[in-house]
Amino acid sequence: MTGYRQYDRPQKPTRRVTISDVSDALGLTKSTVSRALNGYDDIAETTRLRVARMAERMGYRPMSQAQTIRTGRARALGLVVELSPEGDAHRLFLADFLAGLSQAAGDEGWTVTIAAADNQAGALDAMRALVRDRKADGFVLPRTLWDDPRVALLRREHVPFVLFGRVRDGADCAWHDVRGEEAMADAVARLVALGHRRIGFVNGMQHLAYCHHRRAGFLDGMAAAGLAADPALIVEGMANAGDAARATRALLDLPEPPTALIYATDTLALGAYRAARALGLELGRDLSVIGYDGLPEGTAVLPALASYAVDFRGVGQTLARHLIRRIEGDQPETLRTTIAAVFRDGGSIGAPALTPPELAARLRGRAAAPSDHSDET
Amino acid sequence: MTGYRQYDRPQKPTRRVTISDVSDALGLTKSTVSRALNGYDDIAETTRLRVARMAERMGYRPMSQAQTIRTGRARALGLVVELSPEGDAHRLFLADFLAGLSQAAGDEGWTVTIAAADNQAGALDAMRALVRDRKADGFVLPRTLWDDPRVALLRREHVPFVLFGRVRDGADCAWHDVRGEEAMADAVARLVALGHRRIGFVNGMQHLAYCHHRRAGFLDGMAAAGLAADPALIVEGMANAGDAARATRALLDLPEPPTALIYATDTLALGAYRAARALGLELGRDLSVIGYDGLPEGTAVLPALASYAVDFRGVGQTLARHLIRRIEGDQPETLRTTIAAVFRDGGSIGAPALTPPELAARLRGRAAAPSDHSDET
DNA sequence: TGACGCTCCGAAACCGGTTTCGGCAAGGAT
DNA sequence: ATCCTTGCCGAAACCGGTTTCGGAGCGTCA
Repeated sequence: MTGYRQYDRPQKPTRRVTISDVSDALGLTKSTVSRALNGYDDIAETTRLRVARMAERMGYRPMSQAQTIRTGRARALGLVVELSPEGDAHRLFLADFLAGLSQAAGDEGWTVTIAAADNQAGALDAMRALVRDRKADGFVLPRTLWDDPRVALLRREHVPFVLFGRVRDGADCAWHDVRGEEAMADAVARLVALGHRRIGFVNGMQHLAYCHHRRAGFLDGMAAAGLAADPALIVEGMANAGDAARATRALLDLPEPPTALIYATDTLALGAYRAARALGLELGRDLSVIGYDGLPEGTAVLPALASYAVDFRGVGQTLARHLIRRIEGDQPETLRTTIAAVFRDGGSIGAPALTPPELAARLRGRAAAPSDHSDET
Repeated sequence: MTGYRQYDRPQKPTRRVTISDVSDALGLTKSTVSRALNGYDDIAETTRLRVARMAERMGYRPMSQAQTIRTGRARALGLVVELSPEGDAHRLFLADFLAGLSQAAGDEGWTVTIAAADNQAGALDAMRALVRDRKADGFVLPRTLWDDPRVALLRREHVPFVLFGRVRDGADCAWHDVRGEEAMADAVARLVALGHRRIGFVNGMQHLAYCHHRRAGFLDGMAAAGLAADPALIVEGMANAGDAARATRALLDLPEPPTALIYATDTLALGAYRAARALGLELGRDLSVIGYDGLPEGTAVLPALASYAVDFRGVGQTLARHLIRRIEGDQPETLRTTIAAVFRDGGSIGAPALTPPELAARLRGRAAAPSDHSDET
């Protein structure tokens, strides 16, 4: 008679208004009401209006779970966050991104269900489980890889998805992305306008999709400025601030060091602060540094990091709307948008105080950096 | 005949195994199978085993939405993130926290549904909407306030919830928390052991629950060390790193400045780095600083920030399990646990190189700090 | 006037579960 | 041998929706 678990039911008092309540109030059957609300074309326009008004008046809201068991649709967007042990992957933008997602989804009566995975395989399993259990009708894919196995999986299983980023093979893909290439090119232009000629670029890990666009933007910017991009000044594959700090140091150790450095992300750019401090360089004078993402961390340092701010919340909103359209059958080609990052000025860039040879001489003068916390090699 | 929206159904090929499939395979009715799986006591033990085995073998997984419409339970934990315009609220720990939540929930077949709100009223509305629409059976409340209106609401509506933190009136509340008071007391002890006597405390915004415990821990630690806590060295109500930087500077401007400062959070402690840099102080020598939370940001600065690391992922896991138990009827008194934060050493603390008077003299010597980026007042 | 087609709605099955109720069979007490 | 429990399971209603099917009512045209 009784289950093995005791549930108390607090929801009794607030009985929901069901579709039958609406149909009874109108003297119609619930099937008619259902079809009226769902836009079937065998319902008279006057009836549709009557139903809509009464439903509104009575505060009727269909119970999505009941719809799901018949339609197979859960009205839920899936998001699988992959937390690598290194962490720091989604950490800095997830909150805003998620807020945008769930807000835009909620506005259309959809929800966001999330799952966590420790690695790539786990993420794929999690997605499979979510569609199998009807917990998600499609997926938002953040941190897209240039060749993304999630895309391969979802494409094969015919599960709708939308990318935050642009991958190598974008066939059948819907996406929304920030034009990082544009920002990088603009960064070059700004630095050139300040008088810099020897400009380096510190990129992220190459399997990430954005690295390709940002590198391309940097190269375009250099070409547009009539400057030759020295391959020695382009560093690839940096995973975190520590990597970037070491790379920065190596770049400054070159015979002809750069006077300005562009970083693919703010996290990497913050590594430059460590390197500059260890070497006794003043950012914005001895070395100009510019980042990308517009993280709050960049405004808490001195001098403030010049960067390109990304509206992660807005990105989340757009992606949610795209995915809903995609799930409802819109073609992916119609769901491909990009947006610009907005430049945020900071003291980390300025006119070069030294020429590359002067800079090199000054750095040689210091020899081994006499910092007593010298773990930033 | 046809809806106004064209849905293609990719899920056709993978037909789920239903409860009827299981009952047919066993020659039982689905009602018997249902009761067997749900532990009703009018099912023979042998039958229960047969059913369990067959369900397992056939890979049967009940469709949660179908259960929901009859039971009223969604097997879903609610999380409403409140993103104040100042931002930075959940931002730095949400990813790990959420990963822990959804992982522990997923292990028991539950999901996490999240919603976003811009302010407190919006958060309350969001929670009401989630229970009304059966999208959540209960809530995890992060960033608890000392007097939390969410608690009042949920208590009144008899909706289960669990706190990350301990509030003033904990009646009917289940919680899991990190013993911040213990960490603060330990911080005092460590600093005293290093030779510090004049120790200050920079606290967060007083409406946050944790501020009360951490302040109490600081005071306990001072008392345990036999030191009188100078009220002039205790600062309350800091919202961010900028606030903390200003507060730090003000503390150092005192006639008898502290040689060590304890911050209620790492975010605040990082403000000390700005102040120290502007004043030309070397952390770990001229001024010792210790934080709390163990954020990765603290290891990226020089010297590394000594802190107390919180396992946010673990906290999320425990909270998820607590909330599930609570929803299933366990009494709140049985669901109250705490865990220790673990000390993470860093170069930001050390034996005091100067006495308070010496420190004051040195700071007076600098007069107005000759930093050319002097926006850190 | 009758056959036909179209518009619009009701009746009922259905989705995948849960829960109530009733009854059969075995066992014990009288 | 009868009655009364007790253990155990089937039948059917139910949850809140969606979808199929059929047919009533009406206008049109031969």
